[in-house]
Amino acid sequence: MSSEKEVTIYDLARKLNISIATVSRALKDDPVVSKKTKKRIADLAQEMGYRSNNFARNLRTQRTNTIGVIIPRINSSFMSAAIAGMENVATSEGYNLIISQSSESQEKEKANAVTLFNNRVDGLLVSLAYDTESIAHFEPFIKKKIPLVFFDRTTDQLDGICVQINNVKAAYEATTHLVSLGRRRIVHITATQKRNVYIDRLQGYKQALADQRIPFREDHVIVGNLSQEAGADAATHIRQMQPLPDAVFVANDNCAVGCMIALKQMGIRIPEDIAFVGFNNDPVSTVIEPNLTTINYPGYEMGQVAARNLIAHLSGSSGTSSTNTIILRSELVIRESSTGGKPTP
Amino acid sequence: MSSEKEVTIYDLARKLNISIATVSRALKDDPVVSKKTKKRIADLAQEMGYRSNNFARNLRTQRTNTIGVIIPRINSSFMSAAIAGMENVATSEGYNLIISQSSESQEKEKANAVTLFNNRVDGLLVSLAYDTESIAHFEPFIKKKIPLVFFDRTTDQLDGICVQINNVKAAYEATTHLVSLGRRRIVHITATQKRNVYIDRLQGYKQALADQRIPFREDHVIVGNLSQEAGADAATHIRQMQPLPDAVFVANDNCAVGCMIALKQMGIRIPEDIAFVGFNNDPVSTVIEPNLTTINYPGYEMGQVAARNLIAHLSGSSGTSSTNTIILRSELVIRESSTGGKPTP
DNA sequence: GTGAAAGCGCTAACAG
DNA sequence: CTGTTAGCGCTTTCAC
Repeated sequence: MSSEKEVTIYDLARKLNISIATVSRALKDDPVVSKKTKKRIADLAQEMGYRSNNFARNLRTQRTNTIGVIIPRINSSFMSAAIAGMENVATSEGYNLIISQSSESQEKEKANAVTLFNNRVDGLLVSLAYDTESIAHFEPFIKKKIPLVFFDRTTDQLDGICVQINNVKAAYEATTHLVSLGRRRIVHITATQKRNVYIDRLQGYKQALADQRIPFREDHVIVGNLSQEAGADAATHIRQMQPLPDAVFVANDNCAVGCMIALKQMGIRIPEDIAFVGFNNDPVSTVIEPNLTTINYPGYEMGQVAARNLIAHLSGSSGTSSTNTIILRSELVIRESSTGGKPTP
Repeated sequence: MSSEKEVTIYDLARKLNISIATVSRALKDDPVVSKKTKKRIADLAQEMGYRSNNFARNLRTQRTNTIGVIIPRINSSFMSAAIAGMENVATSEGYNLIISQSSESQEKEKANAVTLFNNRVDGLLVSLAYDTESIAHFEPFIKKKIPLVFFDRTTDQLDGICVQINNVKAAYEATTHLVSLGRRRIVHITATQKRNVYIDRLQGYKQALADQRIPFREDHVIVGNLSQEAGADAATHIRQMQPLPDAVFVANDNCAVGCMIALKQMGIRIPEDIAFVGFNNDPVSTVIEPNLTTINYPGYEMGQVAARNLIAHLSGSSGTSSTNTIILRSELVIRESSTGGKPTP
């Protein structure tokens, strides 16, 4: 069995009676090596099953060709798409991805950051956890000039690229849509105001109300963790409001679904009594009845853009350093949860 | 800014006037080094911001402390849970995970295998793609004695550990459940018979029918890719069957949901006209109306078990080499899609 | 065009 | 308990 020992450039060099330097150069397609020699080396490498040793190379070059990814959870269709997008560009550029989940916890996010730092990733792609407040755990990367790209759940507390949508505008459209259907008592369910996305969505909601001359009411904002259970809890809360709200704008689809299910069980009709708009265009939005009106935005593309920008910084000559933000488009997808019926006065 | 140069064990040794060997040992908590020296070294390392260089270590030890993961898709709650389980044990054992998606394609799976092989992962955790037939792309790992653990979608064509549930039994229970409710014309929707899980589920279905003296009908088996769309297609197919089937057992929840939605649109009542049982206990099963009866099995635990076994092989003294299979329990979760009404004769 | 040689930072004999 | 030393496989000057 010849497959026991790894073959190295020394083996190739010996067999061909040339120096390892030439082999090394040939393998990197260095133009200084003659075409003929290159061919001979490539052929032999192929034949002997040579594979380059990344550690040795990394040790020399001080780079890993690895990109770290920290995301809250992997089991959303949005994140899955985003990761597929990252993988797509990373692979084609010769980078590997190390993916880790923060499970929406700042502590886990911190631990992941340390691990990735120690693994010397060349760059980092991050979508922040719900409860992350301090972003001090990213300081070491900044100090070492390891580029950081935030996507979706971003921050402006740090020097780094951000890839996101215009959440203010999206929320503004969602809310305006509800108003245009005659709704006036619109509840907003969101998460704690630590993440840009929730801050912005609330702002868009407020602004839409203001523009429609509907007074903003603090008690129409319900804050939770946006889980399906949180949606159910919110339903109980909504049920007790006097008068009953006639619409709900939720900052994510899952929570919207939890809330809709609970309300339906209480005998409240959707959208006749209460219209719904969610956020994310998760597949579940077309399973719930009535189908959920929501905001769609491109996960795959966001992943691609984030990765592409990171890699550009990696290979690029230092490049643009100051914070710049890339905005992708989003759109309102109208379904029956908002338009399926006329409101009861 | 002192953060430019990496500090190495040489720096520590020099400052402390001891040898690098001692530093190296102390850093690994080798019992042979005195407590006092260890403390001094640890303190200085901390102070100087020392971090170990994995490449150098890997280059020496020929190990990466990295485990490769190849899965069909990351965006199912089952996979997300499984990965969380793997991360849990991997992290606590000092291993990193490199996760890659095959997107249910053999080609992508192959490419991923090559990449991970070249990255010299210490071991591999795999759940096979739908259409993978040849598993030749795992040969290099076998040859190099890199341990392989298959989970959920496993294979017996290769020497490796398998972690899975008893799919025959689970399908048997699902089918028997439908029969016990008075159903006789039970359709089974599944994927191509390349993966153990689908082969086994079909077998369990057949066996249950046989035990209940219900003749098996080839035309009651619908093969597709188990996507939501495939479910909708199957619905059209089912609609045309004479007489109309009175139950459907689907090999996954997503497809079941697609089928249910389509049938409902055709005016078929669930479960009165057709009862449904799915597989996986995906969150969507409690969103669809009526809620879907399904098979639940522990993703998180499966991930843990798979990772734990892989790591045992890694650290263990060669260990058990022959194929062994670990079976986790699963259970039928009964909901309204099967029991919600009496069948119309 | 090609070769010689010096490390990259760490581990693991082996020798005290 | 601690130190010396020889590499792990590769890249990269600097020569020729």
